[in-house]
Amino acid sequence: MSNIRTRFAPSPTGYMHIGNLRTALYSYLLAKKNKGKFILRIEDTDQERIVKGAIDLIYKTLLITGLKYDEGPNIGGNYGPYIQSQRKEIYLKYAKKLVEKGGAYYCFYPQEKINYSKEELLKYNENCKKLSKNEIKNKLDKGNPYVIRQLIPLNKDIIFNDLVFGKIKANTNDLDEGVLIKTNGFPTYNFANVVDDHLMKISHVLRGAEYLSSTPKYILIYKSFGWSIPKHIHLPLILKNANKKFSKRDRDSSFIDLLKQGYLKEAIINYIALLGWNPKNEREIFSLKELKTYFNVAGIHKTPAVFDINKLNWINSVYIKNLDFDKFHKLSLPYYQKIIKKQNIDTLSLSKVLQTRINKFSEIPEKIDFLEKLPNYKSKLFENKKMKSNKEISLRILKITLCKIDNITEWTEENIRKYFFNIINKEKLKNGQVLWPIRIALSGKEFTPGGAIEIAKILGPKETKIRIVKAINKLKSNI
RNA sequence: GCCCCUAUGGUCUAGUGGCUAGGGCAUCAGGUUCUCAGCCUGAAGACUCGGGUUCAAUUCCCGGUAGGGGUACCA
Repeated sequence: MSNIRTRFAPSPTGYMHIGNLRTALYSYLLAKKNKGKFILRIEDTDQERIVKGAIDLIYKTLLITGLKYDEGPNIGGNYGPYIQSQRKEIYLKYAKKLVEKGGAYYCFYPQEKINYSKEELLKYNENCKKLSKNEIKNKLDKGNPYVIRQLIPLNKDIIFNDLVFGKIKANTNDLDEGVLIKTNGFPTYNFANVVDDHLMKISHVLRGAEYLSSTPKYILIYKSFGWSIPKHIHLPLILKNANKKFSKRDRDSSFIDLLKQGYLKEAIINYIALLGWNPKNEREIFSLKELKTYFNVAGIHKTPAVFDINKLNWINSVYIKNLDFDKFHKLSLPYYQKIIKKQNIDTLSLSKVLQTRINKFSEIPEKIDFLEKLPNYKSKLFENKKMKSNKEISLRILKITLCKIDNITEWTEENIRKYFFNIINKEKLKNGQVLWPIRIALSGKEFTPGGAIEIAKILGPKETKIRIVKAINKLKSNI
């Protein structure tokens, strides 16, 4: 297929949540897979709902994720996105054309908002339709406020084929004659999306399934204009809770927030790609580049998906493990700041220990808090049946360890290992009987990332000695 | 209320008119390791219900139920 053109058309009304992002991703992938064009269109026709900063969030998200749009109006030599509020006149022009073609009608209201009941409104609208051309012209000339409403024929079946949901049938009797142009001259989504998709030669419309039931109305508009109808691809919704009880709030996991929580953008993209699409094989890890070749519409399904943080964690951990060590270290560094201020630790060794142990970067501080400050642990921690460790052995081992620790001339992992294993061999003890008490002495915690050797290396000789001394005192006084 | 859509383990999903219904995450157990993580092995866990059609339905049809969406001068 050639000449594929897709668009991502968000409203700048708040956060860019993962449902939005996924629509952008799929639209991008479909275009790029076919060497087509991907377009960004900001749908800001409801000026009241615009949220400050929301547009920037959209740009930022697309920039970070690498979903680059291909064309748009010329802005100082560069192209920008299409922005509907800047195209206001275009929609009005086409709406008037639609009136001429019999697909819409003027309706004049005494004021902007009216409190009619639904029945009264319908009656009122029927009267609008009866207005003669002259009456309409007079009112328009007088500057009476008006809207343009869609004219919907009676009892006709509208059928279209959605590429995901299949054949969708609707009867026009169930369709409302919605407002196309508001009193303030702005179009509604219901009109602007049709005009723009046509003008921008969009071949495939990808959008959330919440538009499925209003699509027949759009089909009617295309037909009234005599325009060709793009292919429709409606995407299942993403829910965000386990027990399926759905609430609006559960829908807004924002991309930027996930980044802040320490998820990698590649992992987020990979995860949401899988949330509603599958490659028909058992592969789960895809880069954006790989998605471009493997993505296809046939793999999109229709059932809503629950956002599963566990799976994201897992995918993120896979990406973290696959990171070049240097990259991982660089990304981890900010999370060490608090500790670096108080302890002179070996951060490279720390990163080495952490890379296989975190799902996301924000887990780092709690995992390494013991480095900053030795917790106030109980000597009971030295007792461990499985390790065959008890307070007595621990005290003896720690004394021995402290005794000749200054013989380690160069504080390398290898030298520390040699030193500790020397003790193990000399004392004819199990590894754990020596290494367990040392690790406890150095960390004060039952579980730590890395073992005694790694932690000693990270802490450095001075702090290692201090902590062993503390442990010895603790054991002596049995607290 | 009316209209539309959907229904495979907790979750993401594959799949089929006849198979022990496959995989990932999560959970649990065992192994490895100085703890944890990792890695390896294993376990538990699903076709929404009722009626058809059929020799045979998780799969096809109808209905119920449940969930979701729409029903705005929001998108």
